[in-house]
Amino acid sequence: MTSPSGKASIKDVARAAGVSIASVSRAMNAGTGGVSAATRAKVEKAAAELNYSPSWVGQALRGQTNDTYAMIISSIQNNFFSAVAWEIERRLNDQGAAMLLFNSNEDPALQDRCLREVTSRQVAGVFLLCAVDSPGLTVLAKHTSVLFINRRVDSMPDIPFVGIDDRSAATEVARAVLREKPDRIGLIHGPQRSATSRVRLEGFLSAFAAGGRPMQPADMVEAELSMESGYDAARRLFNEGNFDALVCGNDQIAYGAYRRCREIGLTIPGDAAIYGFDDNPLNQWLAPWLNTVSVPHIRFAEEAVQGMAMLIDGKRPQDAILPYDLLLRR
Amino acid sequence: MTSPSGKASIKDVARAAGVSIASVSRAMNAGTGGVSAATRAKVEKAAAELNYSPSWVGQALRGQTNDTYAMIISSIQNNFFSAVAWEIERRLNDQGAAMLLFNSNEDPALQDRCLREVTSRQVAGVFLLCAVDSPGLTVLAKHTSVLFINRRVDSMPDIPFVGIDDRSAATEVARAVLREKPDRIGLIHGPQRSATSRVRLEGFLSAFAAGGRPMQPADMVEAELSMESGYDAARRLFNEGNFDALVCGNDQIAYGAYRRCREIGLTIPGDAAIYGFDDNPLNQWLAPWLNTVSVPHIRFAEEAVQGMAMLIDGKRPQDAILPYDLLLRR
DNA sequence: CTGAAAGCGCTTACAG
DNA sequence: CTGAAAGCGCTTACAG
Repeated sequence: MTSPSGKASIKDVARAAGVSIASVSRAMNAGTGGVSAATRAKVEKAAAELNYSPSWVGQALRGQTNDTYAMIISSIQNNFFSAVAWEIERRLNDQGAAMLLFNSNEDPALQDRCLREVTSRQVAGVFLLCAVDSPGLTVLAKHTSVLFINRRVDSMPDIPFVGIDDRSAATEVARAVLREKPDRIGLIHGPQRSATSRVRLEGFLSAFAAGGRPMQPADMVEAELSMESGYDAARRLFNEGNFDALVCGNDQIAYGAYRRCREIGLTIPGDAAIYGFDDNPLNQWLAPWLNTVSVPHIRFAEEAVQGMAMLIDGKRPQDAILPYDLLLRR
Repeated sequence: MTSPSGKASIKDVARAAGVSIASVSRAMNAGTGGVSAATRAKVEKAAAELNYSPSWVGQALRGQTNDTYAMIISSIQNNFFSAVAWEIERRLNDQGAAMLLFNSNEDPALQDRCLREVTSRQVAGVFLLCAVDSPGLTVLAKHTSVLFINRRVDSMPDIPFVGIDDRSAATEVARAVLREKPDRIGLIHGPQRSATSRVRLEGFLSAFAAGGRPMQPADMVEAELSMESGYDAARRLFNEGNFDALVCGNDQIAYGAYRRCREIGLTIPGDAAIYGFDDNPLNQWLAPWLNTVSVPHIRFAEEAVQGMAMLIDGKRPQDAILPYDLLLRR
């Protein structure tokens, strides 16, 4: 009955059960040393009455707990990212661990703030879903298990990576575009600060060139990985003329471009074909017209959780370059 | 140069700077007692060299830190929910606080696990975006600041709430439907375990009855708040006949119904009008055909953060029932 | 201004 | 099996 308002501590339980705090700890944990049945019963009764659960903070300080991971995601608004995050969280939960989720918003300063938060919380490992290069990241990687998902930071080749071969996927997209023999191809690529966007762009450009249709600078424009930015980019592009094939750096950009197409009266996919990247889980519901690259987000989660376990064990997992599928809708 | 691999502690900094740990603490914190310029300089130099940042765990155990909040969200896959979560996180970040995000997946057992996680981490307060009723919730509310967003738990009327008047909004939706004089109206409502879904259903039913078109049981079906479930529900509904107006419990359900409509060859909004609820941020990009209730998610975030601040201060904020907008697309 | 010390909640060698 | 004690990283009265 002690401290009816505040949260009960191990001391309260010990007092109520008439045993030492050491016995309470032993009874609560499978760990070192057993306790007699009588002690266990007393402790369990007291714990139940006081609604006691051990303080994670106390445990963490003691240095034993290592069951918390952090996920830094560039944008929670992107359903592809949030699907990966959720699949990872589910798996961690299943093994009794917890995940803290932070948004970096593609901003190095904000990412560093997240990382500081993460560091001070002594997490066991950090998943970075679309990292940006930032000073704090280099420091973090020195004393924490870190894993890149979907995007790596070029200056940190030692950090394990889970993703696809974006260059080859982009090449395949470009070839599929060429097979349709469009009159004019527009390209809205992602920000070149992102290694993934950069590699995708290389794939697009080289395949178009190889197919005898090198991209014209006037037909290309850069966008952030958002619907808003894709919309703006499409607006600029269509000011230059008409396009019947629009190749986009990811699905979010494609959604934005789609809206602009509608506004200027184009029917999709009748008047123009739009190509994205990721296969956002929304597509099957809301964007059946979108051609895209199906990135295996469930396998991303599996590989990431597995790779992290290896890292925690002190081993360096292989980079996982997973298979993708080209999804052409017609 | 101590412990080059592990994270530097306050002791390492004190040793490197040649001062006591108390002085390090004072130099790092604005709090009690200043330090001389000389001491501060030494500490800052040492801290920078060792890349020291105070351990949140140590601070939390000491009982001072209270800058962490938790958000329990029912599904990260719903863009409306994730938009609210992100707006709240941004605001907390701006005031130097952090937010931990957990998924309950509408599962009481999983929600309780999240809550246990939350409790043991000594968070300052918990935002519940679409809570379910669970034993742990009642306990948590006794010693932690808790706030409901978008959905309340009926058995806990004392917990502050941020939301809209769902009954009245549903009534307006139903009236708008009737104005179009559809041949046959189908209704796919949300799960009745959710107070919000229940109240919306009441609004729909009473307005239809008042308008002289009481709903027939065969024209109604219940769904979970997901696209998958909305799709299934629509399939069942269309097995019963044809509908040219489909009223859905939320936008996710509406997306699922939309897919089913496409599959059976219906043009939206030509052959049938679909009505949702929430105005998911995606709509403007991907679902311009959807009629819906625009729920002010930014204001949800503002009110929630403000209300939480009051709770922390020991005051009980008023429930915030915010204005909504009917969005009719034609 | 500064340092030694207490104490937050825990776990685990160490004695008994 | 059990308890007293040390110590994880911090902050803050308490002396000086």
